Amino acid sequence: MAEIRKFIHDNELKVGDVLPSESRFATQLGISRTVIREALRGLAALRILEVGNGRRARVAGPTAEALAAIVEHTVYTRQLSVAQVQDVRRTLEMRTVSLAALHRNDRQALEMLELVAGMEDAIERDSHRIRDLDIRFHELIAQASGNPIYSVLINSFRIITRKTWDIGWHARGTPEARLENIKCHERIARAITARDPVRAEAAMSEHFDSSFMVLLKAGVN
Amino acid sequence: MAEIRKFIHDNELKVGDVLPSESRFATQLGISRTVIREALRGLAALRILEVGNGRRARVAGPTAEALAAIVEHTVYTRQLSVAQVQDVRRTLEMRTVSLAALHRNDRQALEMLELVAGMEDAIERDSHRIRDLDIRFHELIAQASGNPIYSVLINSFRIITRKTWDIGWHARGTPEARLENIKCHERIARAITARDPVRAEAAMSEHFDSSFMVLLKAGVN
DNA sequence: TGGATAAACCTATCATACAAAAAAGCACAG
DNA sequence: CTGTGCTTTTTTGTATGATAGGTTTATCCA
Repeated sequence: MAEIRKFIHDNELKVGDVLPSESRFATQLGISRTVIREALRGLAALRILEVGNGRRARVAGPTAEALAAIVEHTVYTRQLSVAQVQDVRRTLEMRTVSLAALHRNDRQALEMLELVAGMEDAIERDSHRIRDLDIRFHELIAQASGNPIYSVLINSFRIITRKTWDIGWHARGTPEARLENIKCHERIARAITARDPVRAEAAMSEHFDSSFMVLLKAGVN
Repeated sequence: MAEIRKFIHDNELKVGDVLPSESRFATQLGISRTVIREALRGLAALRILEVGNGRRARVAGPTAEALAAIVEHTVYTRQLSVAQVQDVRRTLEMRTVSLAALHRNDRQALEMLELVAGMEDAIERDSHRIRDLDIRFHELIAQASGNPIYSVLINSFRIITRKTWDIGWHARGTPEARLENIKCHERIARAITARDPVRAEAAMSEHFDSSFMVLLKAGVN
């Protein structure tokens, strides 16, 4: 694995660039195809490479899935609580919302407001659609921060906490509670649009506090 | 890989527990040993499993190395700056130092103060020793936070920024600048010992500001 | 020139074999 | 009964060869 990573760096391969075939690599390094394959598999598990039947291995762009697997395993082995996972998410998103307010472009601000409008539109009708819009909303904030590391980290945590989203939504039993949740998203979007990091952080803080209280009442540990 | 992870969860395996042998897994799932091996390799790359010649695969505890590889690849492919990596580190450590001030136990507080004393002792003599103590210092803060996710995240970032540590240290040319850096650590340690999260955050903020300025002057992009 | 077809290439999986390391079993002395 | 050292067994690591199935490239013809 180290040899392959060295090869990528030495040849300055970019995302999408192809690597030599397994056979060529094997003969070049003087080892069997078996060993190369397992190394490629390892790098593919880390999403550093992308492999597929018939096609040569390619350099992959960063994705959240590998990270999610690691964090999920950490949560599993250490028996961590939802609150501990949410704490990390909160820490990361409090920063990204602030950065987003400073670095957002007009297209991103527009999409945030559209997403909120879409959520209001789908209220009491399609919880799955709201969930997708919610996920996209937070992902967009991370993107707007301008630091891709946050995107990867936050998306990985979102994969883990996906299960608790439904609990949170259904625990907000009344239409008023659900609308209030969406209004909270709107405040975040407006603060980012207004390039006001302080207000954005305050709204995001409120959002996480609310979610935490809801999950607590729902008995999620 | 999904099947193996399912096996771990279904049988509630803990860290250190052994999995069935490759052959048994293969016959049980009706596939060849090759496929099982590559799946095990993938999970080993994520540090979810630990494999070794002659010994059966074991469930591994969370380590930072796999995460570091992912983040390093993200930095490489997106050509991110040191400032962007430091921003994430700062975000995480500002939270852990606050949590550490609230959750630390006496042994941890004592070790922090001892580490600072050790750094003062080694000043102008052994930069490698100071680096090790520095790394241990930040690791200890993450541990004292009580949330293992922070430990894993922060350690992985430390692996990546290890190269810039030496630059930062040597850029602090005068003994005064170096002592001031150590004194900053001392302020952090004392604030944590005093269970004062606000002061701890302030000291940590100062620490990161100082490091950022030093790296900036040293021309690190 | 464009598109269909064939060839070459490559990965996915399987089976088998053997080396190397670890684990388990076992005999034996104390 | 216990611990120690040796032997056997188990298990993983690596290599090789083969086949199926997918992708890319080359070729040919209208």
